[in-house]
Amino acid sequence: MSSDDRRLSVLRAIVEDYVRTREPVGSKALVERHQLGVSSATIRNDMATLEDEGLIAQPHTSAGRVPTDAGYRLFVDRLTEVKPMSAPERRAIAGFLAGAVDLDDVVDRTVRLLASLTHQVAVVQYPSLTRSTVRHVEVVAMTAQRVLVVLIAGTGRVEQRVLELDDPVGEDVLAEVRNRVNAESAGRLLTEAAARLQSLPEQFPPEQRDLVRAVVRTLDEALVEEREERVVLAGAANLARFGQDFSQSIGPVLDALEEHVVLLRLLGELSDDPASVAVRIGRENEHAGLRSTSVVTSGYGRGAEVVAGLGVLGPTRMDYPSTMATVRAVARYVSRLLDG
Amino acid sequence: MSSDDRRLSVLRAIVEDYVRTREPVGSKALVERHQLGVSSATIRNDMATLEDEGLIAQPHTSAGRVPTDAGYRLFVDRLTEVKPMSAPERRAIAGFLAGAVDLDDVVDRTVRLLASLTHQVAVVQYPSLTRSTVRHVEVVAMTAQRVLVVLIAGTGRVEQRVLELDDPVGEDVLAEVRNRVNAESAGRLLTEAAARLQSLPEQFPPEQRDLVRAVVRTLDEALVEEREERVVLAGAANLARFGQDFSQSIGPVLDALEEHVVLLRLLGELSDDPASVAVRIGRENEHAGLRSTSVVTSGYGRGAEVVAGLGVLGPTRMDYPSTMATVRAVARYVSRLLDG
DNA sequence: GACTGGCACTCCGAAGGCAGGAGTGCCAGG
DNA sequence: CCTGGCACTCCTGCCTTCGGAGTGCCAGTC
Repeated sequence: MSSDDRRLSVLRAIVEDYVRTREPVGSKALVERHQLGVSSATIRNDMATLEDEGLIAQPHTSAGRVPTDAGYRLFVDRLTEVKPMSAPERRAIAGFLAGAVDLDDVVDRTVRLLASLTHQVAVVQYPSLTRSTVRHVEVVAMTAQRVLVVLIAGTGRVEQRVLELDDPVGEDVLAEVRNRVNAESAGRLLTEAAARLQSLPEQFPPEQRDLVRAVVRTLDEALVEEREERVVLAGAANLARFGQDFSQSIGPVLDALEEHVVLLRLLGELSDDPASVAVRIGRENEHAGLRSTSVVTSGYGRGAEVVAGLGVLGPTRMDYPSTMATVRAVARYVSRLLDG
Repeated sequence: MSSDDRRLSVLRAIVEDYVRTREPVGSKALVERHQLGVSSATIRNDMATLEDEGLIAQPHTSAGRVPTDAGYRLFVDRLTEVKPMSAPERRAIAGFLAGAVDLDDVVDRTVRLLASLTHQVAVVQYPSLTRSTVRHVEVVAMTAQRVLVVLIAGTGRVEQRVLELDDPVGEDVLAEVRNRVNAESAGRLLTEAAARLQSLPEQFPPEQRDLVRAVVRTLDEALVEEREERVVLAGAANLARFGQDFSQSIGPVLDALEEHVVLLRLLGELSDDPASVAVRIGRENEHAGLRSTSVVTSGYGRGAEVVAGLGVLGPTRMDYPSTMATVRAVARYVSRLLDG
């Protein structure tokens, strides 16, 4: 083992011990708990180097060392492989999710599951409309001047709008509109469908164009403009448990959690590979309120296509390997569920 | 002023000072800040009596006094009248709510408004389905064996379910079902509609009864069984600000907030008078996690009919008069909005 | 009988001092 | 390059002290 390698082992040991004990870890305790094969004096030298490299820091002179954000980053990138979950764990996840009856229930169960498995704050995004397909569009008259437009997405999510018309409209016209809209959009990506629908009004006789335009505009709204990406979260109380870990109060964190836009951005910046797990550590988060938290996220979806994200949020001092394993496993099972 | 009256004034002064300063208040400080017209020794005697009556308590010997739950209760019941809001305040509320574009937006804006006006945790319940009416039911085929059932409530809220059938069904049959279902339910209270629908299947030829039963069962689910009363909340970060006020950690409170069932029960126990504001103080709350919080709620609805509740939750040490005024004012404006 | 001034007493909380321990950096030697 | 040893720093916990705020009670006054 070269001395470089040993230094990395020391970093790993510091991270592991600090995560477990929440206390700055010193050279002596380190050699006692890990088989490093060298004396504490040597470790001290290594620690000095690690500190020069900005990977660890001491809260004050003559205290033990604590990993910095950069230290955690290196740990996550190079010192840990995602450990597979045990068979009983997998079965528990699969079993719990399998009981879900509809999309809302899937999301709800997923977020609770994540929170209870990781003991942290869990965030799950509803399958995004923009990246999924149109399964069906329904256009029905409720009264002569009031039309219900329903969009059913490939993910099972349903959006509906009520449309008030200036003039009454007949059922036959409506049926024609319904058929043409479906012909143009069913099975296509939402964005694609929206584009194709733009030219639809021209294909109708002038006196019907107002109606068609209104329907298209409503669908557009539902699809594109107000894409209304919903997120749900659970386990906020876990923040209180880990309260001391945050450099300041948990107030800013709670604030950030309430800003769903912030959460969506966190979940939005995902790679297209559903199997990969992304980690953002401390200052790496743009949002000021989250600069003492880490966020572990993964995409999920149908097959290889990512339609939404999920993840957990906790103190930078978190058990990254097992958190990452859990997030990955849950994302995988949810994807499987959506495929079925 | 009788000595009884003075004792109540003393209680009022203690509550007011304690709410403002967050510190136990002593006899000397009391005579300095309020015009009680007697000496501190007299106040001490009054305080001893109030303590015997269980209205105030001292954290330890030789400390000032703090109101008990019973003390707050008496204060709320007898020592405070709801102060009217100033004209600019009213205008701010009305203006902010008036910008809402749909029901979701109304609820969203309301909860944020409540949180920011009171600096506490705000809770708003979606207009409850059970107490409102059916505006329209839509039954449409998506494919031959997949039917979409949509329920539109009088409040504008929409619930939908997708129904998988064993056998294909024709559009004509579906139209008949749709008409009959609407004839039985449109304009009626949800519970009433649910009751009337029970006998519907028998009115159809035997080969169609399975379909009708399935539709009715689905509607039933949407209406009664899974009445899915939604609540939203905002301002959880305010808990952190007032962290020291809670006897223990804020963890249990956050836990309770996540249990929407608990929140719904809080909002559910309202009088039928939309103008009244209910206050539950400390131990008066059933839920263990909320025993050091107070909850101020009011119903809102269309006209005199209460369809849902809203309110705020904070430490027992809260400014009851202004919180109650705010809750009442917001409830009133939301009701007005729903009426329009 | 109600109120008041005075007084002794209690108790918390801040401030200071002290000892112990954990940890570090550095140095000289293997 | 590693190691043992040593001096030094600084936090932490503990104890003590001290002041202040507040109380309860009592005797005196209106």
